[in-house]
Amino acid sequence: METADLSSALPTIQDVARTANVSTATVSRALSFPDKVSEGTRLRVLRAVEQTGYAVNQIARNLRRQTTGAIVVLVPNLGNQFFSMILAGIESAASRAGYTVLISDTRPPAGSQMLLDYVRNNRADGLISLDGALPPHMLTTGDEGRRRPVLVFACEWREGAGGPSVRCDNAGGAEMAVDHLAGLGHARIGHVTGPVDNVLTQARLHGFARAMARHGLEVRDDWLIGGDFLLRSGVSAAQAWIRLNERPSAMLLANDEMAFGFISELHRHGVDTPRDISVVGFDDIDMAERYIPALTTIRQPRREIGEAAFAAFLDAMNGDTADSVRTLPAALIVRESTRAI
Amino acid sequence: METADLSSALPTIQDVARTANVSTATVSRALSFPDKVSEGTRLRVLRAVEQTGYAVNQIARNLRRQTTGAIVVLVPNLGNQFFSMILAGIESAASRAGYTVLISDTRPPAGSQMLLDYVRNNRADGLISLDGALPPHMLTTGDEGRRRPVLVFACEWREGAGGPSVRCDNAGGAEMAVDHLAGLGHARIGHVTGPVDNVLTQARLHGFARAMARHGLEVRDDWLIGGDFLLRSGVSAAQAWIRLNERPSAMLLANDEMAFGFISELHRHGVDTPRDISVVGFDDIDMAERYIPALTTIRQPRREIGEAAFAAFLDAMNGDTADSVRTLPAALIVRESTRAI
DNA sequence: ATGAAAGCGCTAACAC
DNA sequence: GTGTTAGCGCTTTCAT
Repeated sequence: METADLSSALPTIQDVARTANVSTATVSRALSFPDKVSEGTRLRVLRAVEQTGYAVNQIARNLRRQTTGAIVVLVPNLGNQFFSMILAGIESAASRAGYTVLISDTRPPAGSQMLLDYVRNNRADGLISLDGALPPHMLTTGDEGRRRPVLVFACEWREGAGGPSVRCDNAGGAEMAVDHLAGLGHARIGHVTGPVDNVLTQARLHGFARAMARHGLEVRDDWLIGGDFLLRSGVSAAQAWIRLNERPSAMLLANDEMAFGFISELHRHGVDTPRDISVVGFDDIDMAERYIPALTTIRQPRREIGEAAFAAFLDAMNGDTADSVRTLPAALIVRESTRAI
Repeated sequence: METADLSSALPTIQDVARTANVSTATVSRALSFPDKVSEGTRLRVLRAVEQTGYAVNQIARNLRRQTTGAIVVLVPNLGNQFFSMILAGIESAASRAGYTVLISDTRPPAGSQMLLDYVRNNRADGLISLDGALPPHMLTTGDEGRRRPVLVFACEWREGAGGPSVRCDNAGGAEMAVDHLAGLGHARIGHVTGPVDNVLTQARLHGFARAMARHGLEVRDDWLIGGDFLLRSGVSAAQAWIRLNERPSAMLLANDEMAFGFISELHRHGVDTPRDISVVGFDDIDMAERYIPALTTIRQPRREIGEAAFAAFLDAMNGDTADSVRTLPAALIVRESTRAI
């Protein structure tokens, strides 16, 4: 009964082997491939594992197997609730497949660098990026024959980067928003965009412009206000809106967070939504339903995007080289922040 | 120039050694302890590293060093923006110290299990839990002589668990809220709590009761409404409030999210905040300033909590066994959701 | 200042 | 079905 293990060292496979009176190889097999070992041996090993309190040292296993069972997810902004829902989807699919999900915020100071090293060092098998603006060196073919890690883009992507990618129909979503507004009788419609270099900005702007054209409405430059997806840029956009000589009667904001900042700042200046202006957001984060007024918005199938992203990751791991782009449908959710003119 | 590496294998320290015409030991030293190696050798090694595109294989290094430079953070709910700010604090302190931060949501389905295994398997040096309700087996002295991993609690904690811990003054914060409300002339004050088994619930309730007593006000059982920190439980609380025969004129909600749900649902029933009721939240997440009405709340020093938590982790790693409890001050932020009766 | 060599804990051929 | 053995890539004595 005395295992003479009074040290603080963890038990190793050796300890188990000794206790069970078998070789380390057998212990390894008993744990990884139970059927490749006789009933009796298996039981003896399992008991020895109990006794010693053994747990596989994954580091050693990974060093040997050259695989990790871990996946890194790069998130542009953990503070945005939208992303946490995507994560939930990824995590549920990943845990079903026995994968561990490592999450990292790509904003400074940590930036993505350390987690990228994780992948480079084989501490993770690949990554899913929710950030389309990855440092370019991640996307090179790999210096000098190095294997390129599995990289899946979700939500955002990188133009021309190839590889698997999952997203919602951003242009289509923006079109729905405009259709809704136009249907309500709005003819003067503006748009607060995301950062200029963001792919979502371009996709949503494109859908916006296309729908406007379809309705014979003019896209005015001064009604296109630059934002950055953060609350405070919605505030700035409201200030810009107020300074306008001719004002749009309806605005599409490129995400919900900005919409909240926008509505809030207008409110402080006595401009009421939806009485004085109709506002549409994008994402449908939880708060959208509970803002005052409740926000009309474009819903992204967040959970599905997450799950599809992980599925794409698995495919890629299994050598499916296909540069598959999955586009999931967006949906218009009508609430109180929009009304007929 | 031709390194004959057309395979997909990553360059190893061997490749660098060969290229630089030194031993692997020297490469290792040149990289880890530059001054233990001659100028010329160092340069040669560095050049070889460039040429080969070598990066240390952390797995192998960890196996050898028996340490990882990674830390796991357990988050009860990534969807709550409050936690992402704590994370920002942890990450900035951690990256300064060369640590990688691994984040995991403790909610099902992934649960905390897989990441806990991370620690058990020496894939991470320890963990910071923002969740006080950890599975008990994490807190045992460790089966059979196994070393107990470093565990720091931040925000939440576990009663009687010992170990380092960082939090804000929850009771004091709740007291401030009551003082504010009482100062505004409110005598009928209710409280929407967190989950019954949560330590924050108890701490804040305690502060609430203490301040009420100080002001000679009655804590009525039917004015204590149970919540769970989620938006929708604020909605339920509002419905409960509406059903009350005698209603409080002011409510303290145990966090901001619930406050939003509460105000929103009251609004739908024609009850205006702050005209008909004053509401105070807790946390001061970004949205608090931009809700309509802007939310009076108790601010937690989120970034400091995160940074202090990592500092406590480092201390513990260095053997400072002290069961230190750091309590950071909370602050009342007065906005529009409260007003004199 | 540098090299040789012994592992860290595990797994996968390959024998038997 | 089980054991032997040779590493995975790195660091670190111990020599020189």
